[in-house]
Amino acid sequence: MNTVEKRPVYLQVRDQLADKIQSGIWLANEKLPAERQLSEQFSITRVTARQALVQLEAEGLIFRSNRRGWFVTPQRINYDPSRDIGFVSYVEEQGFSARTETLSKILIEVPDWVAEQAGLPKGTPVYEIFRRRYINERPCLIEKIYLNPKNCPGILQHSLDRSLWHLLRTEYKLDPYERHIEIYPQTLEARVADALGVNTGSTGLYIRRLCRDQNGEFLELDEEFWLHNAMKVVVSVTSDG
Amino acid sequence: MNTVEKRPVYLQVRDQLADKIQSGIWLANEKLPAERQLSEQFSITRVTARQALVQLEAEGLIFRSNRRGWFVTPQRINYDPSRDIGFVSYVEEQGFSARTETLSKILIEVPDWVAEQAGLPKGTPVYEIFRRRYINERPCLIEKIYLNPKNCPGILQHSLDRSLWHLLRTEYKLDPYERHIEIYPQTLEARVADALGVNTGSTGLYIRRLCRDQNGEFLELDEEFWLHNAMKVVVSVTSDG
DNA sequence: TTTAGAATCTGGTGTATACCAGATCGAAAG
DNA sequence: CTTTCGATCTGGTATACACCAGATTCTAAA
Repeated sequence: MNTVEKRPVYLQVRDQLADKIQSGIWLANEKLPAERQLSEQFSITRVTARQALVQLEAEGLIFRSNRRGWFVTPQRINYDPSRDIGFVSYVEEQGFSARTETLSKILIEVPDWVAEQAGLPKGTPVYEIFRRRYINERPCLIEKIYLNPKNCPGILQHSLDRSLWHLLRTEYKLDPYERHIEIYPQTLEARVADALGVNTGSTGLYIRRLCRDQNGEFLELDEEFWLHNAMKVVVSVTSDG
Repeated sequence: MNTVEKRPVYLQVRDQLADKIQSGIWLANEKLPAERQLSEQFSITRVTARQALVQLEAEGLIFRSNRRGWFVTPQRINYDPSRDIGFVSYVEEQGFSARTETLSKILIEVPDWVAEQAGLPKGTPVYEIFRRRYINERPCLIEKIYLNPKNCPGILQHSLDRSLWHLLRTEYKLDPYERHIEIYPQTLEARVADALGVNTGSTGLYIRRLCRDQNGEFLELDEEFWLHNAMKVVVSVTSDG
């Protein structure tokens, strides 16, 4: 590589790779050349090539699939956590395909931290649901859902691979009134990372949503662990006095 | 280091360092031992020590200050982008000190992408304001603000080191009705990273807020570039029909 | 006492090399 | 045609070393 430039070599490599992506020479989901090939092409070490790749990963331009290689990240989808109507249709409106897979659904005693958030007595039974959601067949988020059985008894009997809130509205006449949302970047813990097929410790976006009805009663607590490059949070807030 | 464990060495080191932080042995803003010291203590290479440090950085537990060392990240503050009343007082309520610094304020022709977002004709004049905000004297975010001069003529004459919206409300009788908010993780570009004293390409959280009045007229467009570990977005949304 | 400059400490970048383990793919066996 | 298993490709982890440049600190000169 050119060593006359002051810009570090790994960033020069980054630039050239980024260019191939942004100019459309490499398309979404396309596989990049192997690290060893890149290091040869650019006359650098594999270590340096990796530095460039990790940089591009942090920027969200590429992602890795465990020991399979590096791939071009597809476009971010928009996501509005304040709306709970049809994730699938919402995504499809944006020209992508979407799919939900239920990983587990059980009745448990409420975890302490959930009890505290929801204002439930310790040890209350709650439904716990794990789901994985795909966009264009790429697993993009893991969802943990806690529901108050008092409001939706027997909901675990239903298929939960479709819109949960559609079910809650039509079958149980539930309607969220207030939503408390928290969002922050955080690395993905081992189990979540595994379930998404990425490396433990890779960065993600954490979203928590707490829904209550008009009486302030707890309806749902939802935790989402997103790939950091898969989406963009979009919220509209009107007035508020 | 122990090589009997299957867990990679750099993660074992990570665990031990994380433990010192979480158990409170190392306090917020405290400096960690130098990389060369750590590598000696743990009998590993400096490269491996760095792997552990970078991991902890990604998790938000530590941060680096350019060539000065690694430090323990202080607690995240809560931040509600849907409210525009007193960032400083909002932060102080949480027990931290806060400060705003105006980096520049000028009148320019509206950038094309801003015009598109705001629904302004190309070439319209707008105010552009750059600010840097500190929490406990640590620079945590850079803010770019675009204002419609039609609504707040001469605002650049005022000091902008205090609440902008307090000024807009009291002096110009402006009141935001609708806010369109976008949030996503992204690496910090060079200028922003420099202004925050971190490395170019380190991860950040991007927040864009577009405010309109009741007539749907453009009031303000605000872009914020946050350190990814400095805060937690907290929004409450009530009803929405 | 103050200040300019050198020595030193710290992270930033880069080379060269090695071995491991999961993923993949093709060839041989059923 | 399907299955099995080994060869091979790919990234993951780790060592050892070297030099650079900004930040800090110490020292000696003004």
